[in-house]
Amino acid sequence: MHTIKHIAERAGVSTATVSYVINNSSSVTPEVRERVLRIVRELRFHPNAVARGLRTNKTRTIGMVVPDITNPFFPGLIRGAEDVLRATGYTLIVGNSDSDVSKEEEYYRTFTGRRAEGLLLIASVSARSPEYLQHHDLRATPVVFVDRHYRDVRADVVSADNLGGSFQAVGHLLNLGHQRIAIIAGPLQLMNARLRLEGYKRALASKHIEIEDDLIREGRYDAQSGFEHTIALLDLKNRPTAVFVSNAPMTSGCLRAIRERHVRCPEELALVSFDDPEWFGLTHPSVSCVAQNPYQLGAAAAQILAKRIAGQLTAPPRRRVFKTKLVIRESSGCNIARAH
Amino acid sequence: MHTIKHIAERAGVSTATVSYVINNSSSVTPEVRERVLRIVRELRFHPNAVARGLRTNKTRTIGMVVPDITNPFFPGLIRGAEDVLRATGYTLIVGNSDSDVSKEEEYYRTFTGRRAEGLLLIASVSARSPEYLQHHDLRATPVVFVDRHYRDVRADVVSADNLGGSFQAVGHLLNLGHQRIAIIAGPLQLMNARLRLEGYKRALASKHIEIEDDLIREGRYDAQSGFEHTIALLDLKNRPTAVFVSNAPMTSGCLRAIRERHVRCPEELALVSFDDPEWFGLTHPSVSCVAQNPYQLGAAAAQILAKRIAGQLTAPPRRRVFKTKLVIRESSGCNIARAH
DNA sequence: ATGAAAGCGCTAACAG
DNA sequence: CTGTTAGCGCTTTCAT
Repeated sequence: MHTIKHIAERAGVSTATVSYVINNSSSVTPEVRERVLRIVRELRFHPNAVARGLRTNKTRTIGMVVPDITNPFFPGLIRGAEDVLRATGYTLIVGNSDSDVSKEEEYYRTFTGRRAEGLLLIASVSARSPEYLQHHDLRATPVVFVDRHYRDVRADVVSADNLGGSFQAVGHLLNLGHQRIAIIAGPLQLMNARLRLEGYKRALASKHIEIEDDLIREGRYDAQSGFEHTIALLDLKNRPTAVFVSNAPMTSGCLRAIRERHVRCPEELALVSFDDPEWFGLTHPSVSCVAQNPYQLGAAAAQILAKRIAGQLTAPPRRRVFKTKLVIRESSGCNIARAH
Repeated sequence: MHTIKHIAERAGVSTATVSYVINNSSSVTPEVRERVLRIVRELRFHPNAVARGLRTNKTRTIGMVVPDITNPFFPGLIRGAEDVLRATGYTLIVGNSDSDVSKEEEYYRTFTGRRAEGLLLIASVSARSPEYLQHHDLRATPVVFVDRHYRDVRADVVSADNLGGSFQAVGHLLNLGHQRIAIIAGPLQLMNARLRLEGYKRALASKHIEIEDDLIREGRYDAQSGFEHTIALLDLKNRPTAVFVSNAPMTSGCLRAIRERHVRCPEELALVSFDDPEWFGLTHPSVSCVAQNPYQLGAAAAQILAKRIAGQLTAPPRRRVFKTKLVIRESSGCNIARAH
């Protein structure tokens, strides 16, 4: 592997000059410049980013912690962030926390140890930020939370309108005449799960419908818990006529339960989900849902982070909330969808 | 941000001693050791991995280029690789190439510039390796190909049995009595797409069925091309009675076409797919397929790469092929599945 | 057992 | 316009 020194020797100039040329950081005579560049090409020289990072204290690296890349919501987020960061010259490093704070911290250490210039975080727990973050210097290394945040950290937040979205979803079921509507919520220590539950409650309250504890189930945002809670709901003496499921993996479990129990959907149990993976249009019945745009969220978060790092954004951190969209398909039993 | 120097001053020792302590690289008196560690904790010192990387020439970084993290096959691969690499102390950096060689090269440059110690590559084009790889020093920075490889690069390859898998899939359709079986293949410059096509051809040949060019369609591995080619097949005067679709996104497009055209599946058109995303069990009809285990592939590739880097594996590179599994559901129209 | 010092590859004053 | 030089934070010989 060649160094700037080899190039300098072959070109008969100093290492400084080579540096000037490859960085365009100082004017250099055209002839010298050409000579240097020729050698650079001949030797296929590519500057050592590690040395550069040490010297300039700019690693052009962003760290991102997501719960689990295997859940199709997150790749969209990552892609959005990656695409804007790449265009800005940054490299994105991603780690999976499995929503486990200790893994989250582990990746935090890895990223800060590598002197990432900024962090994109999807929080694991909501109650309060973990110890490690309380010692984090937000001005030295800006943080933008995506999708889920810690309320006590004064950092930018980008998310979909979780509360409004679930209000929309449950409102849709209410408009169709349902009175006994259940919710399979996410883990309630997660901010977005709480907000989705709150939207559910407010929608019911808006129609003066009493909240029944039996109809509120706390899942783990995975398929298995979606399956189990659906079974539990179907086993209730006084079954709900509709259910709002808080994310896509739980909906996959819910559909499996509906199949296994031979329950007719939407006739016996109507279903609306949060999130809109591609396959929601292909199931039987196809799944009505409230869609958020993960790519957009990731891109927006990256944009804000890049500006914070560049010092182009010095205003106090704020929350940016993106509208959700109600997508009506078959599972909610809406006439409009049936008409198709 | 503190440095080893700060720690040394406060502890009244030299920077060398601090280094010995945090690396356990030389014996240090217990008292001194404790004093240093106390300061390290008090100041929350975390060594600068960039400086360390420059000095030791070990960055503990692996670069991985995948086509598109948004295709659910790849997150599994990444997760498998990440989990084993993390356990080995490596950090994984991932980039999306969109199967575009120039983006692939861009990430290659980024990763080598950052002095990644090894590379996990999912090749974009098969015919011949791109220019940049031909100048790559495989001994300096080992490469393991996953899923798709370049035939002219002497590196390890980990993949599912693409040929055998599609032979299995098409064989299943043949056993069900189908004679006119179409294939929606992937881009034929990709190694795995070719192998899957080859498996199709051999399966037909094994039953002495003639290959019809009309029934071989080359898609782009995305939903849209799966949709278009299905429509084209349905528009044939002499329709196939079954189709083998080479990956999951194209199958999603295929199902959409089947719905829109109100074709009964499997009665009018039986379907078997390659890959097995979770939602294949939830569609109508549920999708029969040949499953590969992406997590396993990623983990195996990472294992091999780690050994190559550590110098524990010096045997000539070899191909490791993992068995696929036929998963019979409704779309193939098999009696066994119907019986459920 | 510990410290002095060199140096990884690069950038950035500063001088000329 | 170009070269000299210091030094980013760390590891690692080599002394002591």
